[in-house]
Amino acid sequence: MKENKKNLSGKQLSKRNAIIKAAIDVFSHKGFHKAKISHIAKLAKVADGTIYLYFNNKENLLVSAFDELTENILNEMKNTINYEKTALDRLLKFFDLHVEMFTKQPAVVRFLAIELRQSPDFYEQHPSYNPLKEYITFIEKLIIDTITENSIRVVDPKALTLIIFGTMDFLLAEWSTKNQPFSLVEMKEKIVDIIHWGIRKG
Amino acid sequence: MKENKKNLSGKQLSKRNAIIKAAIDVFSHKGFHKAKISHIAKLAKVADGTIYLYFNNKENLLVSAFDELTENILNEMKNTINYEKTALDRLLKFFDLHVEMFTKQPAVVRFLAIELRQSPDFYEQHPSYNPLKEYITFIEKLIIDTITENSIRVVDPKALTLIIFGTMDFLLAEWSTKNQPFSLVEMKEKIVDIIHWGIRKG
Amino acid sequence: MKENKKNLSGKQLSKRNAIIKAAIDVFSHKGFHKAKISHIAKLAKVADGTIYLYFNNKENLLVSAFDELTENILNEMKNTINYEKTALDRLLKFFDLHVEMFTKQPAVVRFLAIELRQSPDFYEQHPSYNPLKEYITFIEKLIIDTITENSIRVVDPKALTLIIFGTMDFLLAEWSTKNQPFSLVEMKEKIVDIIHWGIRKG
Amino acid sequence: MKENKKNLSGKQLSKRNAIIKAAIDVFSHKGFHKAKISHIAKLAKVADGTIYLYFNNKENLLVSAFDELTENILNEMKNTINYEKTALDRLLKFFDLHVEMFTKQPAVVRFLAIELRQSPDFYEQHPSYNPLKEYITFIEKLIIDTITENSIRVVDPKALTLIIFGTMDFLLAEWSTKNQPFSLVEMKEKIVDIIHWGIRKG
DNA sequence: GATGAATGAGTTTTCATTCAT
DNA sequence: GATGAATGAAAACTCATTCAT
Repeated sequence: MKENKKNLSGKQLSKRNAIIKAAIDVFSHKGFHKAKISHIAKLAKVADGTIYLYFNNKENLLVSAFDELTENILNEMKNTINYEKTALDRLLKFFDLHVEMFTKQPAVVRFLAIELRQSPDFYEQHPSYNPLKEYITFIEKLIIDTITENSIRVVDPKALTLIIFGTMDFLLAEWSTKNQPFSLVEMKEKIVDIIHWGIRKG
Repeated sequence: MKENKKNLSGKQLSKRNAIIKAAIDVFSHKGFHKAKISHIAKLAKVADGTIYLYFNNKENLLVSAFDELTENILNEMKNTINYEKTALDRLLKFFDLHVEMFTKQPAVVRFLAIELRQSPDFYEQHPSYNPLKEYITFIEKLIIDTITENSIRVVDPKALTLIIFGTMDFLLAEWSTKNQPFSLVEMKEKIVDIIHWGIRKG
Repeated sequence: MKENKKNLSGKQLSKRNAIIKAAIDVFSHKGFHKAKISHIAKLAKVADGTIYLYFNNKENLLVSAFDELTENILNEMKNTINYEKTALDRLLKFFDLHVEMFTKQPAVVRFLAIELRQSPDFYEQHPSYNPLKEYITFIEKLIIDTITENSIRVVDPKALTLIIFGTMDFLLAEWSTKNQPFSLVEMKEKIVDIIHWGIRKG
Repeated sequence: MKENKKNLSGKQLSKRNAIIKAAIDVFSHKGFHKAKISHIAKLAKVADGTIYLYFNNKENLLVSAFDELTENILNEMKNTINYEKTALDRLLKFFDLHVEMFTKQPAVVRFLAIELRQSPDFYEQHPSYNPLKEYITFIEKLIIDTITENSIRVVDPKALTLIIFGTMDFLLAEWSTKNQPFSLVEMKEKIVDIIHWGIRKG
């Protein structure tokens, strides 16, 4: 049951989802170490022990929450940007969506911004754990498409990915930890302007 | 005595520095919560209790270490870039130095990457905690100078700061947590090329 | 229903027996406290809750299993030794059978060895719990018969019982916990020789 | 500190001894699993955490207590029986002392009788753990001496050891768990009579 | 001032038992 | 009657912090 969520009944699945949702909420406010299982259980309206029917331990709950969250977000984004015709539009739309989605769900942005940075020891012990890999891979693919369709000049896709993701990530972290000190949408547009200018065709 | 390091004798000062150095080392490897005071004490070759003669508590040690670290780094950088003649050169040099310095001191880059992101609760409990504030302010000032000297087009300094710092931060994080998967210097130059292009005069 | 197994249908009885059998197996490997109800249930191929339809709680399951086990063993032994003509032969045969039976069922000897020794608190809470009482009483009766028929000299039956049972118990415990470090049958015969010599007619 | 008690100061040593004493007391009354560390700590008048300065964990505390107890008892016995002239007298004296010592310290006999029987899994995981090994080896040596000095007939020393230790062990277990249902000293003499008779020279 | 032994609050996790289906 | 998901009480253990030496 813990290894696979496919075998769960509808009722169990909704219970599992309630736990994941509560976990994201608590982890994002408290951080992993200060988050208490009993707090998550209370929010999810289950007993403490119930969490252990669905997840092996606290760390596994964090990882599962992270994985499902990024998977869901990415799927939703992919669906939305497909309405754009050119690869460049899709890339720009992706930037918009990233900011928009996280504006609507502040807990989520906190969760991703804070918990992304685990201790180096954590990464050494879990070499395969790469929560944002798909997300970043997807950005890179968008960039390659944009170059291929000749909308922007030829740049190193990895370098551009680092700029785009790093900037978005830091933008949202600053905005949320400093209590929204600037207009997120305006700032985003100024950033896009600079980056876009940096990659436009000569 | 704990609030102020000015009254300390030479011997005490070197003890305090040993503790800070050990703290950065341990925090950067373990993260704040998994770091043990006893481990820091052992590395600094002092007794556990001695740490509490210099710092109020573990959190205070983290904040102090962070502050002194960024202050030192910043001072060193300021000295070095002053040899550059134009503001633009100083900005570009700053980027170079940031990457170079952290390549030489991997623990430091880890430390910044980890400790930069505390939980919202942490920020609420430490309203004055504003890590990197001076660092970021300095970047912003460099940018304003560069615009003023007319070396680049007029962009929002805050926006460009977010791009520069966010990208540098993520670049170093990816490079260190993924075990140096690319040449740091080459990647840096590709990134600088894109950003520079994005802000060059039309 | 829990107190009495007489009202059970055939199907229920076989389910109850499966639980008892599984309980002996698990208790004998894990000891009482480390044995899990869920493990016993799995072995018996019933649901965890089903066990509570037949037994009040874990402790009651232990006591019931113990009682039935010794009862069954004792009945079987009584039947077998009745073929012996003299009381002395029956006593000697009993010793043989004890060793033989437990060689064939190692789980059972472990079970007896472990469960025989509960903590004083356990005995205080279960004043009626007197494991092996019938078994030991039976040995004592055999001894009395043997004295009565004048096959051995007059000794205190209780004392001889302690020797016989204590020796058998420790012999089997040493043999099983130390991984059969000696030939059980040969050792048994050497022991019988000594004890027999100690009680033979002067 | 945990590996070696030789480096401890006098004060620490007395604290360690207080913990061991309290542990024997609590383990012997409650058994290992129902014994609470907090209870042992309270009895020893130390904080819960202090126990972990001297022992790695609960199991290690049990093993340490067991080892030191048997070592102390054995040493005391060796000293005392050395006043006896013949090996046979030493063997008989040993039997006396065993019963006498445990009569004076009921908690100790409960501890040895109950905790000796760990679960088979415990022995599998700790193959080297053989708490009574020295004790039993010593009995065997006494027996060999007795045979050598020609005081008793030639019997298998291992077989006689099993009889002597098994009987003593069970005698004391019955006596203590059944609330002293007979005179221990009288029963002991009846037992010695039988065993002695069984091994006397023909 | 420096030490490090001692403290004890705090939290994850297990598992016997229950009860809705 | 049978099931097994859910419950929640209970306890070992850790580690920041204190304070007697």
